[in-house]
Amino acid sequence: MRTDYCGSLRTAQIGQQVTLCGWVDRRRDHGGVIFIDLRDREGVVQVVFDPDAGDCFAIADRVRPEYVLRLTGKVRARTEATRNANMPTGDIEVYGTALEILNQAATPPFQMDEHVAVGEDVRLRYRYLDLRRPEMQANLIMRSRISSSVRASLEKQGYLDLETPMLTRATPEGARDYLVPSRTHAGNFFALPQSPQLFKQLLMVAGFDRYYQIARCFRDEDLRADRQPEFTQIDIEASFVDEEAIMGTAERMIRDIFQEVLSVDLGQFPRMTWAEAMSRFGSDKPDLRNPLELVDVGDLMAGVEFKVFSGPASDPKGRVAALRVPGGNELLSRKQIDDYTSFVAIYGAKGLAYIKCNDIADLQEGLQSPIVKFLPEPVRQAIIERLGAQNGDLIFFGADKAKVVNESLGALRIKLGADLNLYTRPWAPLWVVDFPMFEEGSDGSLSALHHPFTSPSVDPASLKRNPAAALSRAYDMVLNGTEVGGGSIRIHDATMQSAVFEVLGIGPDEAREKFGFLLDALKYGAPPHGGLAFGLDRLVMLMVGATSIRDVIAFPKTQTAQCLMTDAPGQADPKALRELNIQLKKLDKKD
RNA sequence: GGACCGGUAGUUCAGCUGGUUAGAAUGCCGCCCUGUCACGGCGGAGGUCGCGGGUUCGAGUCCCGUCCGGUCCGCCA
Repeated sequence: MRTDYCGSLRTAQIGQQVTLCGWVDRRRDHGGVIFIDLRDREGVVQVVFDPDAGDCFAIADRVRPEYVLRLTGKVRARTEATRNANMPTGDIEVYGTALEILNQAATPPFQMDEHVAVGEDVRLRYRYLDLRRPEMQANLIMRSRISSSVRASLEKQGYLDLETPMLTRATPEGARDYLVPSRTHAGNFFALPQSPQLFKQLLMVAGFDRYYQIARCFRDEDLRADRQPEFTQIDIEASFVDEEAIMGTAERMIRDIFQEVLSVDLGQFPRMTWAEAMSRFGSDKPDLRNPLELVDVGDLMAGVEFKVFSGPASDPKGRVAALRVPGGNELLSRKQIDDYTSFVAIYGAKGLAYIKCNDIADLQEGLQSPIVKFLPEPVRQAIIERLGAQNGDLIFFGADKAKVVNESLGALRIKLGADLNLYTRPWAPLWVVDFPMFEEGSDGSLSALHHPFTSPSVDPASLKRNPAAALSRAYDMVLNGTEVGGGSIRIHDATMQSAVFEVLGIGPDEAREKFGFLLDALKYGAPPHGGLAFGLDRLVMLMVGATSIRDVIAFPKTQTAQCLMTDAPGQADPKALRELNIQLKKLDKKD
């Protein structure tokens, strides 16, 4: 006996005998006939039982929503008499000849059809029911196809799937670790991996020159729509390669996946330096679907009386930039501009200056703005020319520390793109390259922008001489404004590694304590190597058009990192705690 | 750690400046119709208005606290 999927009936032959298993989507009675809509992961099919069907008609009469059934029947076409002319759906139906109730079901806590939106907390509490919905089925089926496509693409290129430990050592760098107490070593803890980074480098030393893994990673940081405490990385590393090789492999893989899964040709990915991305888009992960760009006007503002502009314009760490919204005069009301002003305040902007270009030929009266009176006419003219402003355009300005201007105008650009639906194309991939090696903290200290094993693109001596100017051999893949992947060529040389640690203020003792095993391994003939990692969840999210990675993860956590279904995390058994040599003590906030 | 939005039948929501018995849709139960397909008709059951405190003659509504869900900032090498 063969069992078909509902969806496969789209290509079924009329008269074919089929056996189907699934859930009851809906049951109706009419004209002495019982209709059962049976649902499985492939779709829904309507099965008809009439009294001539004998015993199974009596069984069908007991069928209720969400019962689990196995039924056998014959595929038949619908005729004029058996279909409602107003209902275009369903060219075929199955005439049921046998029916078995495999299990009964309680009334579900929410409706699983597509007509009623259900709150996410209810969905998460009954996730196993939520996942039965066609949309969630489609998302997870897509996820599986993407994983499969990843494996096929990488294995075709000679990559080996190797596993790395989940119970490993805490690395004090980076995100907060999830810790696991050790029973056999009282007071000591394993950490769950934040990524297989160090292990994959060790695999390179070990001679597995092409490695990949679809690896679960853990970071105990606050959640977002695109951040879960456990997430999945497509982790890749290779030896004897340079940036071009790794980026080529990764780009080929992503293009393969899009072609196979979505039949989309992404084309060759453009490249942009980090400096250009920050300058034009205020972001190291620009969404190139959005045509708006930031334009520097600091040189024009340096001499003006308006201190809000002239201050940052003459500050080496400041920036004055403009964002032109074509047709913005009509598109944006005064209230919306006020809303955008509070929006940029989230990112630390103290205000949001703007100019409405009513008549650009009239520099006296044609520019409507609270700030234009502070700007001499030649400056007004220069702004209009540099931005290419037309009548009807609206120009926003940001002036502050470069970091604040980039973050606030960058975020405003994204918001305007979404609010005004400015997107010019469905997919916009790119590589961002030439990242700075270090970033400066508020206290002036340097930290690694990527991680301390990333290779700088200068020699150790020049690195130490001017670390702030050094670029790294890192690269990020950005898709529609989301960083989907990132990586670098690593340091394989002990001198360079010491130089980087020195710049970071990590002394030899501290380095040994934290990464001794890696430093040891690098001594024993580490090949030049590099790689990258993709966020699988984010990639799937983009490909299915979801707005949260929770919609592409079967059993995700809530924003407080809880599981509403299992009620995890829960209390530990006192006996288990004793075996772990752990005693709980409630701490005051001041402790 | 912080800002904002939300929490009212099983579910999705309405409930105005505080006022008498908290509504609708859907789901559920019963009866009817009987080739339906978001079927239709009639009837019924279903509520600690998240929780605690306060103001008031009176609180779903106002105030304070707290918990939960979400979006974001910080955080996420």
